[in-house]
Amino acid sequence: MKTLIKEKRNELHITQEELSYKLKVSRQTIISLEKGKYKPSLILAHKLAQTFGCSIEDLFIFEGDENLE
Amino acid sequence: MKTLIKEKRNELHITQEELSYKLKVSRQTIISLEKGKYKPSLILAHKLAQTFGCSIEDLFIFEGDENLE
DNA sequence: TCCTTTTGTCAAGTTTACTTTACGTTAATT
DNA sequence: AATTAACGTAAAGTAAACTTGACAAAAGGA
Repeated sequence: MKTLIKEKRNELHITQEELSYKLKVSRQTIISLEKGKYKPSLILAHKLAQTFGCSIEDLFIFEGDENLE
Repeated sequence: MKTLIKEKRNELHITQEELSYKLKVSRQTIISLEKGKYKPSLILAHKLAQTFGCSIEDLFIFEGDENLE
């Protein structure tokens, strides 16, 4: 799974700290998500998409290994 | 957060067991999700939406308490 | 009524998202 | 060169998603 969090955040010109404050998560969480260290919960994915004004499917690109069959 | 998993599953006329097999999760997971015991991971939400031929946002209804501000 | 399928409960364990703290690195500015 | 803002790493802990297994309650048809 690929994510566009970093790109979208840069488009808004906000820092990791500002984003983490807005979403009420730690800055470490933002760092880890941008680096692909782990995957966000559904709720956090939704908040991120909402912040960036896009859909969850726009923000996260699900690849083959996560598809069915 | 509300979910339409049970309704969508019934539309497809498949059992919890068939769905859990398709998604490679335990039947207990499906039960718990339908009953709202906990929220799915992003990947599982994606697989569910894919199975039902809809978007994540169509399958899960995010309510006020999960919105920003 | 009996049998089977489907749905549900309970509990204990594993994995992973997320937090917190503390410290190191990079890049821009003065 | 020194300071500061932004980004990154590492480690240890907590909370929640998910598993497994065993067993009980509904619901359906024969």
